[in-house]
Amino acid sequence: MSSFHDPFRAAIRSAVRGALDLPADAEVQLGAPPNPAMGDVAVPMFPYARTLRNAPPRIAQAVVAAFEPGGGVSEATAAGPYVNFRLDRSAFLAWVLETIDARGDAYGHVDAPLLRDDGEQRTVVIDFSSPNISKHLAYHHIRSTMIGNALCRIHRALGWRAIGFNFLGDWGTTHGMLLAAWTRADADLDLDEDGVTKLNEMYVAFREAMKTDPSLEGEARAWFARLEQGDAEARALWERFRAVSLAEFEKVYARLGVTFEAVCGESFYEDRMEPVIEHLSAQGLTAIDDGALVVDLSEQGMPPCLLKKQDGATLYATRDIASAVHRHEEWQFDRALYVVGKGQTLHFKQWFAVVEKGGYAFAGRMEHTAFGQIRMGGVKVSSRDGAVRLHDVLDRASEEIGAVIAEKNPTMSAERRHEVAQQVGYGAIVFADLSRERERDVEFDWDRLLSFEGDTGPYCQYQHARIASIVRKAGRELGGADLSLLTTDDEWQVALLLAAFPERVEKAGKRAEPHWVAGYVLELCRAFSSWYAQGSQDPALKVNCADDDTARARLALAHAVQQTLRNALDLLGLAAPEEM
RNA sequence: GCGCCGGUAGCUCAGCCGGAUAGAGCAGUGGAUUUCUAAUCCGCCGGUCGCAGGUUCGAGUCCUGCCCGGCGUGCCA
Repeated sequence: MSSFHDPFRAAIRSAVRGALDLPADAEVQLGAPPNPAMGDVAVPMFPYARTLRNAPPRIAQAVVAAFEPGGGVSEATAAGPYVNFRLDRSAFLAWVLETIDARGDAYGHVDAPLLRDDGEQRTVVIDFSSPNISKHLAYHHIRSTMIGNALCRIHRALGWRAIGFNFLGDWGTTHGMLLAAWTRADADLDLDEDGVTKLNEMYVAFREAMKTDPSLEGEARAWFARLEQGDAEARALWERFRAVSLAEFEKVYARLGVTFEAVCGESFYEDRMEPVIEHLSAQGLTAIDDGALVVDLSEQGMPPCLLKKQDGATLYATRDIASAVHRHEEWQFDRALYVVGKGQTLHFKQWFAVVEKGGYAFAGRMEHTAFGQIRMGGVKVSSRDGAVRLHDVLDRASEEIGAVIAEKNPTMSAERRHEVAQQVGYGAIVFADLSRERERDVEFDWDRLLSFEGDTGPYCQYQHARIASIVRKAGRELGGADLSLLTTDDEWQVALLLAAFPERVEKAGKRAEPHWVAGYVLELCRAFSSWYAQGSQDPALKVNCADDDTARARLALAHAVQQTLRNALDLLGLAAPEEM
């Protein structure tokens, strides 16, 4: 069920069905002709050749012969096996611009919440970002963080209730190491200032020391055991580390406009795993193998899923299942996305399979929204070795863009410049990440991150600022324009693209691919920019041209582009500055 | 070994579950500006879509085999 009704495309579909005597629900493929001069919407006739026992070019002729203009469709021409339809431009323009104007910030969004059969709003729980405490958010965290953030926004636009879930790594022996390191070091470190850096340095030094002093490992394990047993000292320290880390994360999230509905650590599940194990064991799904508690998955062609180690300690699969149970109890999700690196694909397949075998109500609703890794010099980046801090990347991007603004727009106040530099600098970083297909690995490259020309976030934001400037300078009231004055092909291409937005959002949501929206933004910006540039050749082609009526019509179109651009950028988590 | 992901222009990538002549950006090159913000636009150059078969009216897209790269492959997450 499409969330967005396009009466023009509907008219084309019914024209084809009528001409060929097809059932009312017969599928009619719509596409774009290779060349805009051929028409606006193309329909291939191949699919009907078999049932109609006729050659596609002849079928095309038949459709054209039966076609009568109407419903906003003005013309049908046969081009070999295709029928190309042309739309009534002013009718279409009126419809697109009115729709965008009426929907405003909600253009591209569905107009009503998406409901389940029981009347409740459809809910998606999106697990993203999910860093480990006592370490900085590093550049590579941007992937999960911004893909997840965009998916939350896209789902909301599509009528879902979206729960952003930040699943913190706050448990396990590494945290025992930190406790041990802390108690060995001078314990008067001030964690209020750059505490995460200090914690991380302690951790790294401790690991280094462990190499020469094996007794330290036992010490760390002992500390973790104390933590597990609820020892007051261990607990208090751990909570302090956690709070310091969270405060630090929050600063980065605030810069990027990222929010969560739930922040929950692995520690939260300590007493929620045993019920899961009992549930699975009661159904005879578990077995002891080599001293470990496992669920056999040989039928699924996978290695067994480990629930408990030989020493009885639980594993992350156990935690993930317990957390899924919790998430379902809490929000009754219809879909659950896990925006986690593709290196964990097998892990997700395994515990999804266990959930299925265990007969949980939410089986089959989880998806591993996998993404490729960030590499430096061809090598995978991990937070253990000298990863680049996300803070630093954001700082550098906004500094560099600030210099560009100072150069290109010298009249902007320093204060305003600072603000815009943040928006555009972050835009560069985030867009560089979201414009790629999720599963691709990406090479960390300063030059590419800091380029502001071509297919970049700043390019898109610039187009938006440009339109804002045009609208400001026009000094005209919007509305009531005579849209039949929009006659150029450039204007028409822009209008066609504007109408395509809701469909792109829908696809991006379905496939959990934000880069579909990013690609759309680029397309729209290029189309607008081509149109706009005509004004450099001929003043009569400017938006704010001498003829008042034409200017009003163009202004209406430009304004619709601005609105659509802003909405699309918002879905990606990018700001749309009015000037830059 | 097995599994998953990737291989498209010199480089970085799109290609909307099989549709017409495979598209962008960067780099190179030639143009456009007393700017409705040139962070732009237009032209040119550049592709045996890893290789070989197969399915189909039609394959970058689906199937099989192979090659290259990455990741994963029971007690880390």
